[in-house]
Amino acid sequence: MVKPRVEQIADVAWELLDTEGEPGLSMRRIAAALGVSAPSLYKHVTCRDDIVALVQGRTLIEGAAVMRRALRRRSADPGLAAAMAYRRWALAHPAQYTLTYGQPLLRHLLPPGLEDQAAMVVVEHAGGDEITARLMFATAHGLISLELAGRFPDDANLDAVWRAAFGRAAH
Amino acid sequence: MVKPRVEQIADVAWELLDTEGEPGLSMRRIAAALGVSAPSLYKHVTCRDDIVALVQGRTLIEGAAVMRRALRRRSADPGLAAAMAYRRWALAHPAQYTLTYGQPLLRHLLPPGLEDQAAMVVVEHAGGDEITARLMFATAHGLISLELAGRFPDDANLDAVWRAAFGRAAH
DNA sequence: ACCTGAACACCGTTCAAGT
DNA sequence: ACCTGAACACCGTTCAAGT
Repeated sequence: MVKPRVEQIADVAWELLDTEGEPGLSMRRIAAALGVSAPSLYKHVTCRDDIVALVQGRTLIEGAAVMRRALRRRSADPGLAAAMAYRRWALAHPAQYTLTYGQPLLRHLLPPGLEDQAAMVVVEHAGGDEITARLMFATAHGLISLELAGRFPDDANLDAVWRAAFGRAAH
Repeated sequence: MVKPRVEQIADVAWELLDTEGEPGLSMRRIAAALGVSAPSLYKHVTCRDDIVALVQGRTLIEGAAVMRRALRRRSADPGLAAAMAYRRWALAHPAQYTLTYGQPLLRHLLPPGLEDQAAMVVVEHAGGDEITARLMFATAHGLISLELAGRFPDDANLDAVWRAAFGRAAH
């Protein structure tokens, strides 16, 4: 009833990103956290990118789930609520977010269909309009990545920016 | 009449990013391109971050200049023209763009006022409305970084998305 | 003032060898 | 089937030594 090693590796990788940030995702550190030597990881994973892809997959799935849950809560302004929930979740996992959106997706290492499935939430909420969906996705991503990079002044009213972008009144 | 070494370093760094991408920005490669050993760079620069900051500074200034030039051309839709010119320029220098916007700005190593001066173009074009300026900036950044990361399907009509975001009709 | 080679602590990855 | 230590080619950076 023990988890397969690949899943243990993914778990440890996710935790190391939470605690140590991006440098935590090294073969040697993951191995050390598992009480094993670095080369032995290669029995369960063909290279470091496999591990990056595992993290990217989890990030895509969790992010979509966060939005879906927020939409289901049916608040006064569900779109804004979903955007805000997604923002809060991304800020809580900066290293994972950056690893997933700040560099190319390792598509060939991802379970097929996973990317489309994660994108579905946004497209559905945009009523099937792909242009609107892509614009909403890009706007949220831009705001999050700039906030993560500390790119806005400390006194910037980012809530107001998010409301302007995603609030009911914005359309 | 030779350039100071720091400027030579910045020039070489910029070129290496154009030709080799992000891995090109290594102390050893910059040194080799200058025909010198890596340790000797430390006579002109205190650490690698100094070089990153030099590139970030150039990126901020050039990006702002690109927008300003496009706005001055006074086309039918100057806002859209400026956004498109900025997009085209960013896609032509992906490594520099990522180095400047994909990670924290090294503010303490940047000439004071440079960041604000570069941001001014957008704020001016937004008529001084900071919320709108930040939203436009984030939207453009989000679209560019997702496009650079190959995140949109090949058949995505990105021009239409940019028009929806920045076209005259969008307001 | 400017440069050098050797060295240190890190990477990802390979490989022969052990159980 | 799974793990090991040693090694290789890379990093950024330090330092004693040379001109």
